[in-house]
Amino acid sequence: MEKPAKIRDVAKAAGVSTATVSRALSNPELLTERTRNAVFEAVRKTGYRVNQAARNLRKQQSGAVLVLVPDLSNPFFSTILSGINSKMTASEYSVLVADSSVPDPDTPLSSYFLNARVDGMISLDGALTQEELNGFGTNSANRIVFACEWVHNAEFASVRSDNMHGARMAIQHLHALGHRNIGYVSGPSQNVLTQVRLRGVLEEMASLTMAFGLISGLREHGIRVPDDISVMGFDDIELAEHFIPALTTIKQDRHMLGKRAADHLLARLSQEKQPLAPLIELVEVELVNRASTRPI
Amino acid sequence: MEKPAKIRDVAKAAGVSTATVSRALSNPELLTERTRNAVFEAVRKTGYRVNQAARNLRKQQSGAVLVLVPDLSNPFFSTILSGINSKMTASEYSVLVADSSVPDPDTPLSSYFLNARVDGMISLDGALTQEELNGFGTNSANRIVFACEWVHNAEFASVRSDNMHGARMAIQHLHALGHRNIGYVSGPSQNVLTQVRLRGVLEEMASLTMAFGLISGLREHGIRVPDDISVMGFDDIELAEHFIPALTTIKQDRHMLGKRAADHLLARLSQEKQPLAPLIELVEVELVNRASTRPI
DNA sequence: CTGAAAGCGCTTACAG
DNA sequence: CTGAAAGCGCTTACAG
Repeated sequence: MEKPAKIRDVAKAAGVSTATVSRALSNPELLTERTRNAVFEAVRKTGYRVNQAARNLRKQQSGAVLVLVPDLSNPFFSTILSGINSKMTASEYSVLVADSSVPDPDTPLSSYFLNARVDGMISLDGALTQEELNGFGTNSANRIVFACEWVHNAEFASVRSDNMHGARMAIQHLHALGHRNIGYVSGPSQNVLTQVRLRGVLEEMASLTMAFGLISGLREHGIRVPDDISVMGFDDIELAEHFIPALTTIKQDRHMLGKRAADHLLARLSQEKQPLAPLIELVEVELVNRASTRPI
Repeated sequence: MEKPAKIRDVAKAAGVSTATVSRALSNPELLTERTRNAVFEAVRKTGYRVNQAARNLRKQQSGAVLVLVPDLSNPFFSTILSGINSKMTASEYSVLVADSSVPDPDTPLSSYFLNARVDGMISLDGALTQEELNGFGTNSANRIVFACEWVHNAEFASVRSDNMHGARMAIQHLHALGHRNIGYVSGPSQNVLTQVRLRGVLEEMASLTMAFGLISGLREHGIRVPDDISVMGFDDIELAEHFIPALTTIKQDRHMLGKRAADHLLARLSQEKQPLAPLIELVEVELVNRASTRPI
């Protein structure tokens, strides 16, 4: 049950100063090979591990980023989180999560920044109020990136699916099958009310569930899919292919949404001197043809 | 673009020492009402927020817990994560996530502890090796709790579903419907090989997917569910009820698994002097009767 | 190339 | 009840 070694223990063991130990770890090229090796040997012997809390305090950083997820239990969002995490794992940042659906009056979101717990944030939640956004302070545009959802305030970077292209592909697909009467069952548009509805839809497992629900509903009324009517969804959650009939969908690459958002945040955190231009990146979508659509 | 206020700024504004400010924030009952109010007023005036990194360093803690998830994009696990998060939000701990499926040779899991980045861990991953477990150090039994999965090493607390009871309920249900020929399609058992398989199954969306796949397969061979055969699943992922036919399942309360695991970890972190007895908590499961089973 | 010293922003014995 | 002082474990100008 020994106390963990600190930098002073290593310095003593190597016969150098703590400054030299610190340099061996962070800027080894500054030292002679001889000194460097002596430090490494001492590190090995003492089992020294740097204390991140101390390093962070001294460097005035937190070494963590926050990912704000509207609902952690919803695979639609957690797949994006997964993409974010895969990029962050390879960086020096830890990933901290918060769930907008879990109210916490004691710790408003901004406290993560104000209390120096995170250096930046990726938000999958586009329903942040202007007041909340103001709470992040003046430099927030360099520290916050939106993924999938976004806020209308244009100063924040965001990564989104190419929804427009997806919609076009869907229509073209149905048109090519000979369909001329095409309905669109949806909620989202541009105003705030429907934004809230969009939110609800996503929380109910994205629009695919609407397709599932639609098919079930049609079925109960004796209308068969795809014999009597073709149905397709937007989003390709994992079970779309197991559904009967397997659902034709426009597939969003949610993992990629997360990865690209992480890339942007990392880039911004590493060069936060001059404000970066706002940015909207579109991620390609894809049509996956299955059994729920067929020629007329 | 002002510098954020530090405790010294508040002390100056209130005409007291930094010690008094600190006490006003952490142990207000130690101060006279007059002093306390003066500090609160100064806090308000300066917009002071405590710097968590500094506090943590001084208190020799990290203020964060790690949740190790086998696959973040899998809703089976992220629902447990959601339960954990809901409890942690109300605590003083932040939730940090790691994904076992994202390899990171540079930062082994133990580095989260050894580098003082977390105070404890909840692992949803039962496939940790003994070597990895050793890396957490001698006090790890008080700092690690398993949820859903677990390791055979008995020194760690774990929270699990009552799988035995679930299996019994399933058999009783089918039996009561008149079924006498009952098959069991599964992987998991107690040895290491099948543990690995279990892992794979979970990553493929838990055993429910097996039920879905089974039904699809039966269907392709002209066998109808439930007309010719009844099928039921274990786990109740969100789409079980949207599947056609809606699937009868033994439902695991994954959210509860997470919440209980969080409770245990918080309890252990708050009293880590004497080693706690290891513990296995079983969480109740429930039979959800839907359309995929029917009387013979 | 290396070291002595200051300091990141807090908390907590210790003393009064 | 309150303050002066030490110290958590690092990093980084500064000086040589």
